[in-house]
Amino acid sequence: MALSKPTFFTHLRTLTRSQHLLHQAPAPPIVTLRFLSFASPEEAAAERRRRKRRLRIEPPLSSSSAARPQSQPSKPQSPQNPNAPKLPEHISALSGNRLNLHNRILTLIRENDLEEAALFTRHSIYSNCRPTIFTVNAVLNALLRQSKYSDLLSLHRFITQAGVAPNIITHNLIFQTYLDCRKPDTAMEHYKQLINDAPFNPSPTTYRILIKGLVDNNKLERAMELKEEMTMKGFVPDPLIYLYLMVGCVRSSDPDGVFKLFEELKEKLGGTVEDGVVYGSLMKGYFMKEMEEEAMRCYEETVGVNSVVKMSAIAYNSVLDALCKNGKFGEALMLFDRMTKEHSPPRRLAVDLGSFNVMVDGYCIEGRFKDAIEVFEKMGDYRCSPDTLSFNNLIEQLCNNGMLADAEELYGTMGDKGVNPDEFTYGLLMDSCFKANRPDDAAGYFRKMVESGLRPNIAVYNRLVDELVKLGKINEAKAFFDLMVKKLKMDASSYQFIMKALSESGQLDEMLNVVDTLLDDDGIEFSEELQEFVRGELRKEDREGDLGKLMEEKERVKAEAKAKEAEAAEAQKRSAKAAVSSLLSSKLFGNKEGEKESAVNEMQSGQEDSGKTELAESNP
DNA sequence: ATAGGGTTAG
Repeated sequence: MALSKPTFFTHLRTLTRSQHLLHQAPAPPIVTLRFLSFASPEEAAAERRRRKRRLRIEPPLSSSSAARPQSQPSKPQSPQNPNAPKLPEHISALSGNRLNLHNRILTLIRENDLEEAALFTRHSIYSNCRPTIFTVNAVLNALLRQSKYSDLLSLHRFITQAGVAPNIITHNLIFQTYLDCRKPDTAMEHYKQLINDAPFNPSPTTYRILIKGLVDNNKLERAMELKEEMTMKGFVPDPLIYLYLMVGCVRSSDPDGVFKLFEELKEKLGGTVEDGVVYGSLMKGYFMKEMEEEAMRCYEETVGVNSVVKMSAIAYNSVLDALCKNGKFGEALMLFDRMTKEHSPPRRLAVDLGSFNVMVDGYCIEGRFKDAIEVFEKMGDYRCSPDTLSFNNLIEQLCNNGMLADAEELYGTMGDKGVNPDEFTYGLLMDSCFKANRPDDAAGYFRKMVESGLRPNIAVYNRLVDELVKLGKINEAKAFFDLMVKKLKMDASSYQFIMKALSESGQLDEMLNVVDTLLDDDGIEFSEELQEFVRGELRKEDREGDLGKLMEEKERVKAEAKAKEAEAAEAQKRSAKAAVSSLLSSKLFGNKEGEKESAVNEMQSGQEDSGKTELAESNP
C-alpha cells in the first residue's frame, strides 16, 4: 500500500498519521501488486487471467439484461445509459476493511482532526480499501459543522469524480452547505438535479433543510411553494416545517400568513397542535395585528393549567420573547420564574442559554441593565453557559447605553469562562472607546483583535482609521494601514483616505509610499481617477512629476522580476528533467508519464478504475 | 456505525 501510486502521494504530504494507521490494515497482497510492476511476467499474466475470470463471473449489467427477455420492464435500472447515476451502496457495504477505515476516520473526526480525516478519505480512494459513502458523509458532516465549506465542497467534488455514488444524506449535506453560504439558488439547482436524476427520492429532512434555508435566505415564497410540492409528493409537512414558515412570516411582518399556516397545521393534526414551538410565532402574529387580547388568550391556552401543549425550553423561549418584545414584561418574568422552577436537569430541561438571552434583552428593553447583568450571571446556576454571541449581546446593550465600564468588566470575564471574543466583540469595544474619548484604548482593542488571529472586516478598519485621523493621529493611522494592508482587501477609497490624510499633514513622501504599496497590490486597479487625485495632491508642492517617475520605476522593477522568474522556471525545468531521467529506470517512483502508462495498463485490463487518472491529475 | 429538533441577539 505504502508503495502504490507514489507520485500521487507526493502531491499530498509526506507520511501522515493516517497513513501510519493505514499500515496496520490487513491488505490482501494481490491488490498491492496491482499497482506495481509484477515480480515476474508470469505473475502479471496470472493477475490478468484472474481479472478476466472475475468479469465472466460478474458480467457487466448491460450484457446480463440484454440476455434477459424483454418482458421485465419493472427493473428500474437504465443500463443503456452509461452516465446514469449510480445507486448508492447499501449499508451492508460497510463491513470488513471498509468498516475499519470508517471507524478510524470517525476517530479522527472525534479528535477534531478534520484535515486529517478528509485527507485520509481522499487517500483511501486510491487504496485497496475504498471509503463507503457513509464514511464520506461523516467527514462532510463534520466539515459542515465547522463551517469549512470550501473543504467540504472540494471533498465532495473529489468523491464525485471518483465515482463514489452519493446517497440522500450526501445531497442533504450539500443543500445545507449552499444554504449556509447564502447561495439558495445553487442549493435549489442541486435540488432540481436530485429530483430529475437521482435514482432515489428526497427525504423529509431534505424538505426541512430546504424550507428552513430558504426562509433564512429571505426566500419565503419559494419555501411556501416547496411545502406544497412536498405535500403533492406525499410527504406530510410537520409542525417543524410550519414553524419555519411562520417564523418567516413574522420576520416579513405578515401576520395573516402566520394565522393561515397555523390553521392549516391545526387542521392537518386533527384540531389541536400539541407541539409548543409554534405558539410564540402565533402570539407575535396577534401582537403585530394589535390583537393583544387574542395574543394573551393564546398565551393562556399554551401555558395555562388545562393546556395539552408540550413545551420545550425552546418553545418557552419563543413565547417569552413574544412577551418581552410586546410590553408584557411582567408576564415574562412570571413565565421565566416558572421555567426555572420546572427546570430539573437532566430529566426536564425548561430553560437553556437562549432563555437567559431573551431575558437579558427583556431587562434591557425595560432599561434595567443591572438586572440584565444579574440574570446573565445566573446562567451557571441552571447548568447553562453563555457563548460568544450571548456575551456580545449584553456587551452591545451596555455599550449602547453608556455603561462601557460594565461592558469591559464583562469582557474581562470571558477568558475565565472559556469563551473567546470575536470580531464583533472587539469592534463594539473599539467604537465605544472612541465615543468615550479613549482613542488609545480603542486602538488597543483593534490591535488585540488582530493579534489574536481574528480578521477584522474593512468597515471596522475604516472606522478606526477615520477616528484616528479625525484626532490628528495620522502616524498611528498610517501604522494601522501598514499593519492591515496585506491582511485586508483594501478598496480604492481606503487607499485614498490614508493618502489624503498623509498629504494634508504635509507628508507627501509617505503618501507616495502608499502609492508604491498600491502598485504592488494585485487586488486593486490604480484607476485614472485615483491617479488624478494623487497628481492633484502632488501639484500642491509642484511635485506632479513624482508620480510618473514612481510608476516608471515600478514598471522597470516588475519587468526585471518577470525576467528573473522566467529564468528561474527554465532552470527548474532543466533540473526536473535531469531528475526524471535519473529516475526513469525505477518504475517505483515513476514520473508523470510513468504513471499514465501504468494507469493505461490498468484500464485495459479492467473497467472499474476508469476516471482515476483524470482525478489524480486534476486534484491538488 | 451516515442527516436531522425548533427560539432570541449583529
